[in-house]
Amino acid sequence: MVIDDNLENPNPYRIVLDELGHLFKNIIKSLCRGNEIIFKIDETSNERYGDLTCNIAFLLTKILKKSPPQIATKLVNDHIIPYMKSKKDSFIISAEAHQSGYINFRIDYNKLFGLIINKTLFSEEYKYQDIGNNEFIIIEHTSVNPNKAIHIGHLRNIILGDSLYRIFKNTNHDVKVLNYIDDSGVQVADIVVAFLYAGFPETPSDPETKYDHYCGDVYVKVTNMMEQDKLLLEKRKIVIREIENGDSKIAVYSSDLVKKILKEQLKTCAEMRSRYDLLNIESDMIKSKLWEKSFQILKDKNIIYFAKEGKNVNCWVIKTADEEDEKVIVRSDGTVTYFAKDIPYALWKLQIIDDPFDYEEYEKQWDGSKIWMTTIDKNKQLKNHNEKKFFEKKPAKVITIIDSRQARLQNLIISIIKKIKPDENNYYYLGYEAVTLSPLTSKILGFEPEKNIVHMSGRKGLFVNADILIDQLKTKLVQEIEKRNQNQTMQLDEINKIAQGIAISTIRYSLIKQDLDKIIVFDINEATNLDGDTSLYLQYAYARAHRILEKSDVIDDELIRLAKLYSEKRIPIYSSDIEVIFQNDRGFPLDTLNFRIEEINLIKDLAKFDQIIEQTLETLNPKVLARYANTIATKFNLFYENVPVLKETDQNLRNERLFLVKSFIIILNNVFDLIGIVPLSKI
RNA sequence: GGGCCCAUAGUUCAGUUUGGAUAGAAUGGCUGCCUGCGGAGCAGUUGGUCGAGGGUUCAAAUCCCUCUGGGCCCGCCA
Repeated sequence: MVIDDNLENPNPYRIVLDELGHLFKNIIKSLCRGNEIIFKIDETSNERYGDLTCNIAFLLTKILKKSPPQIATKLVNDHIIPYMKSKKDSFIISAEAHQSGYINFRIDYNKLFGLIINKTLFSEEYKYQDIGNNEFIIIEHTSVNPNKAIHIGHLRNIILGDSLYRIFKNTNHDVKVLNYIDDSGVQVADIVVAFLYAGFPETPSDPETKYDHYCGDVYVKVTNMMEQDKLLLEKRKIVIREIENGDSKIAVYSSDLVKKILKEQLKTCAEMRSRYDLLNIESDMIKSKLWEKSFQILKDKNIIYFAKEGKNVNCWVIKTADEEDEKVIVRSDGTVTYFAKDIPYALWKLQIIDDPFDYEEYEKQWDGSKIWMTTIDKNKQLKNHNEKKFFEKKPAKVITIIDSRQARLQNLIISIIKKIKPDENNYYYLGYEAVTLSPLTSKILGFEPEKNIVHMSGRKGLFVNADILIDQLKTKLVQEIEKRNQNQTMQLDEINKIAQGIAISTIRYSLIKQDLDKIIVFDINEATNLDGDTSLYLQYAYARAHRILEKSDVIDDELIRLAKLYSEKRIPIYSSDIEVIFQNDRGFPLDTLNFRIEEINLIKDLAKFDQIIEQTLETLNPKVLARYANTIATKFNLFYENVPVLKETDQNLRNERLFLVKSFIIILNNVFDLIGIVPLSKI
C-alpha cells in the first residue's frame, strides 16, 4: 500500500491537505524568516483549475515585491517541482502557476481512491474517527409539555437533537439524551381541570383515538372555556398548588394522566427513530430540594438579591445578562418562577451540585436500550432500580436544544453559571428558528391566515400533528409503490415497511437540511412532494447502487479479495509510473488517468466524509451532513448515468467500479445512520 | 424604545464562520432521453442590480457602518 502503515484509520482528504500545508509551511520558512503567513488551501471554484488551490502568492506580494503570477511561477519552479520530483509517494500529481496568481494542484486519484477503499472495505465496519475519546456528552431535547400531541414544530427539535446524538455517539462520545417532562405546569393543570371540573369525559368517544391527540383537543376547548369562566381559572390555581405540594389525590391523578399522554408522545418519537436515556420529571426536581440548594448558592454568591423597592418589590431578582434589567426569580408570595426552575436543572446537568435523584426503569425502547426516569420516592420499592447513579463523570458538553424564543433566558442561564463557576464553559445552548405554516396550510387547517407567516399554537389548535403527517405520507407512498410494482410480488408488509422508512426519512431530512437560524415554512403540499431535494432522492440512489452489486454476482468476500489485490498490486504501479505533470495556463489534462470524470468527482466527495463529520461537530449543525448526503447521491447518479459498471468489458475497470459503488454504499449508509434516514436496498 | 435573527433566480434554499477565479442547487415553465446497471432518474433551456446606500481591500454575496422590510424576545405567564 502507498499509505503510511502507521495511519491505521486515515482521513483521506486530510492527508492531502496536510501534505500541501506542510509543503507551503516549508516554503515560507525558507523565503521569509520570521514572517507569519496564514495561507489557505481550498478547493478550486472550477474543475479546469484542478482540485486544490493555494492563495499564497497573493499574500507574499509585499514581502517579495513582485506580482502574484510572478511569485506563483517562482514558487512552482523553484520549490514545488523539485519537491514533487523527489517525493514519489505524493498525493499531488500535478501543479500549476495560474496567470491569476493562484497555484493549483491536481490530486492523485488512484492514491486517494486507495485510501477510500482501505477505509471502507477492509475493516468490519467503516471506522469513524475517534474524535470524542469517550467524553461524556449530555443532550437535552424534545421536552414537550405532556398535555398534547407532538406537532411538526416539536419534530424539528427532536430530529435535531436525535441527529446530534447519533453523530456524537458514532464518533466515540459517551452520550446521554435527556427529555424534560414538565408535569407540574399550567398546561398540565389545564387538562386536569378539564376532566375534573369542566365535564370533559376522560376517555375519547372513539376508543381508537390516540390519547395525546384527544387531550390536545380537550386542551384547546378547555382553555377557550377558561377565558369566559373565572371559576375554572380558580380551580386551575388550586390544581397547580396541589400538584406542587405533593401526594394529594389531585397530584396522583395528574401524575397518572401525564404518564398516559407521555407514553403516546414517546410512541411518536420512537416512530421517528428518536431515542432517550432519561426522563427528567419536573415534580421530582421540586421534591428533590434541588431548587433550595441552588437558591442558597445564588444567595451565598450574591448573584441574586432581595428587591426592597421598585416594580419587583419583595421579590428575589437577578440582573439580566446585559446587567441592564432584572428578572424575578422568587415572587413576592414566595413561589418560584418558570425561569428559576431552569437553574437547578442546569447545575444538575453540569454536576455543579450533587445528584439527588434515584432512577427507575421507564421502558425498553426501539433500539434495545432502556429509558430511565428520575424518582425521588425513597419509600417505594423501585422497579428495576438503578443502583448506579446516572452520572459517572463530569460532562464535557451539556447541550440544551430549545427554540430561539428561549435564547435570552438560556443566555441568562449561561451567565449565571459563569458567576457560580467562572471556569465552567461546557454549557451550550443550541437554538433554532420556528416551524411556521404556509398561508395555504393554515387555511386547510381552518384558520384564515392574517400574515404570510402563521405561527403554530397548541392552545389554539393550529398545528400539524406529527402522527397524522406521518400517516398521510405513508398512505401516499403505499399508493406510489403499488403503482410501480404491479407485476412484482412485493408483499404488503414489505410495501408498508418501505413506505414507513421513506415517510419518516422524508420528514427528518426536510427538517434538518435547512439552516438553524432560518424559519421553516411548512407547506403540506411541499412536505408530501417526493421530487427533488428529498430523502427519497438519497434513498433511491442507495437502492440503485445495491442493485448493481446484486447483479454483478460478485459476493462481498470476493469483492474484498479483489479490492485487496487491487490496492496491493495496481496502485503502486500506477502511482510510481505516472510522470509528474506540470502545466502553465493550459489547464490540466485528464486523459493520462484511468478514471472518468464522473468517477473522479465521486471519489473526491467520498474522501471528504471525515471532514464533514468534523465540521458537523464543530458547528453542532447536522445540516452539514444532510447537504453532504445530497452531494454524494448526486455524484453517484451522474456516475450511474454515464459510466457503465456491469457492462464494462475490461475486468479490471469493472472491478474498480464495483469497489467504488461499494464504497459509496458504505459511506452513504453511514451518513444515513448519522441523520436517521432509513437505508433501503430496495424501494 | 432595547436586544437577537433573517433578506441571494418566479418560489424554497446552498454559499457568509475562514474575503479570491465565470454566484450554485432544487422546484416551476419549455425541450429531449426508457431494447441500456431501476425514468421516484439524467441532460438541455429559461431565470440574479446577492434588500438599499456607504466604507475597508489588489479583490466583497462574504468584513465594518447606516438605512429599509420581515420574524422573534424583552411578565411576580409557562
